[in-house]
Amino acid sequence: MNKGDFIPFSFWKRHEKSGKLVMIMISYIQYRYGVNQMNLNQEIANAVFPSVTRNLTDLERIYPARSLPVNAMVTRFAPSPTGFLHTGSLFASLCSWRYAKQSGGVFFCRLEDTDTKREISGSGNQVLVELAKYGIIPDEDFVSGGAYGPYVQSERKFIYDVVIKDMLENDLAYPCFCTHEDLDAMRRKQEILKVNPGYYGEYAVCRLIPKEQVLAKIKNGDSFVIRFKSPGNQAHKILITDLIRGSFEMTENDQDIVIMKGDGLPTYHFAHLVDDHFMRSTVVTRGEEWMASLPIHLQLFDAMGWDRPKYAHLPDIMKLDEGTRRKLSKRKDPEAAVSFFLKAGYPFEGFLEYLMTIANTNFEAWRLQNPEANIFDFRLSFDKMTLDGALFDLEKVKSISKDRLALFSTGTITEKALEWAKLYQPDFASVIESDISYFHAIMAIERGGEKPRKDYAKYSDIFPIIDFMYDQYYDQYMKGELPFNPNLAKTVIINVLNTYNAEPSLDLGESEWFEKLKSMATECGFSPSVKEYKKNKEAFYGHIGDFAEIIRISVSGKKNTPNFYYILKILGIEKISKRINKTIALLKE
RNA sequence: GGCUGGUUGGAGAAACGGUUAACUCACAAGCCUUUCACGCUUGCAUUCACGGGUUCGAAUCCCGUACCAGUCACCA
Repeated sequence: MNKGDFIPFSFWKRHEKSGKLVMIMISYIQYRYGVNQMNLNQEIANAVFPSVTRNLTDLERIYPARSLPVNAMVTRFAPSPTGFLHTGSLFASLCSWRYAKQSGGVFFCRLEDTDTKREISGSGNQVLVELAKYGIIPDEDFVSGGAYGPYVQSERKFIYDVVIKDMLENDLAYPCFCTHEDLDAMRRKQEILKVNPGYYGEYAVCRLIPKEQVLAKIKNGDSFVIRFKSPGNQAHKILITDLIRGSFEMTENDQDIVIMKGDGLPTYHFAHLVDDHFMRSTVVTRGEEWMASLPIHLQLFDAMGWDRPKYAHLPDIMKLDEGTRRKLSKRKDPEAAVSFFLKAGYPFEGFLEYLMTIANTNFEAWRLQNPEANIFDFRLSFDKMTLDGALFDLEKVKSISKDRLALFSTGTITEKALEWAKLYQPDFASVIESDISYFHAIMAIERGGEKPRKDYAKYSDIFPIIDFMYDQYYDQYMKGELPFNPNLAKTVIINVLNTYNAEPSLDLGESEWFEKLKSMATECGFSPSVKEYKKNKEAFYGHIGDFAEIIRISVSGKKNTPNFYYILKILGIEKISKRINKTIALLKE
């Protein structure tokens, strides 16, 4: 007999009915020898995790509940490092981030890198960089850290181990020694018998191995995984509540799912349980492909006696492919990668705006009412979210982007276009930087006011439209065939050019200038009015439009330009004259 | 195959049992216009996947069918 025999021994145990942790006080003797099975569970747990000393209570202390306002949501984005940011992931993180922020809560980002086979190194950071470009900056993440870290799953093993050890001790989990071959054989057998496939009930063979044998196998070094001992029954239905989809019934989970893989890392299901509990997520936003495993997740939370988080299963972004809809695929669809939009220069504001129209069906109506309001003044709601995956519509992205770009001030678009060009089109960037006020003047053309120009849907659209404003690019156009109307004699064209060159009249206001242009047209045998010309085509070489076209081609090398008057004003008389003379020389060759 | 979710025009969608099914994008025609872009006007679902039922009345409620999507791993 020793002293310890009489000292009360206390420990935490889950209450069988309520699932809550309760403190049990028993004598050491009782604890050590009284309950034989418990003793064996303890020994198995110790054999599996000989170096784990912390317990659940320690973890609860290390990761305490967050002190936040009552309705504040804690949401998260949990990408796997298997490539660059997916358009669907941007959508998901936009939603999660907004839900957290608009409720005064926390949005964090955790890297789910437990599948070491599929990992692409470096892609995790890339995701954060691209999110940041859209203004989505997590409060806590795997680069900046936070109080609930580590934010990389492979670094959280010490946490998972504590929980699994606890589960082994409490007979909530057990080691499974089945090999892949065993499992394949079992599946084939189940297929023949036409029963549900999987590891459950009578098929959960390792569940029935006597504990003494289990212990022996572990000590022997046999390889194993840890499975959750599901208390579920296929015959039971459970009620599921999803913030977006509402309530519906599902079959209770009866599968003894793997929670720890052979490599010692957790599976998704288990990592979700542990991470979202100890990181204190309140709302789990994730793709709808997870809906089917919800019974597993709820069961896991219940088994641990932990509060269930709320769930919001977001719709996927779809694509029409040969008549059927399917998820945007990174391999097949360039628009599935966010980098595609970055490279093409779609304004962030426009793209986010498009994503918002998918996120909440009433967003477009709100935008119509509040055309210039900040996009984040709009409050996202769960019940205005579409249930079916929306087909991705690039045309709509363009249209929305045009609207947003048209509303930018000249200073803003100048700055953003330069920022984009520096990254993706250095030639363009150096052109802008060669004379920033010149570029600024070009961007100012018909900007602001009631009906701003909508020439550009993306930054990459700008340069092809205005490149002729720069001599080196203008010269390129002059090397090719000029698109003059072939029905006009060269002498007529030269006459038009000489006439205008003699009197560019740019000191006049726009309408006076245009009147002047009309009188020059008349002088050269062109009708000043299109209607007039249509009545009597034989009397003229063409109309005022044809007249202006000749000068436009000469000065720009192309048939279309933004407002011609402003183009001419920005170019200046000297440059215009030079260009016209050059055209005449070319025509005379 | 089992289970779960979904189905309104080319796309996103509104509609909460009550006359001719909003709105945005796309498309088409016309107007405006020195070009382009913008803008304006008009057109674009005789019908809400299909079949049946309830009702004075159905896209809306009920039943059945079809189709689409997700899921059923030591992947997330």
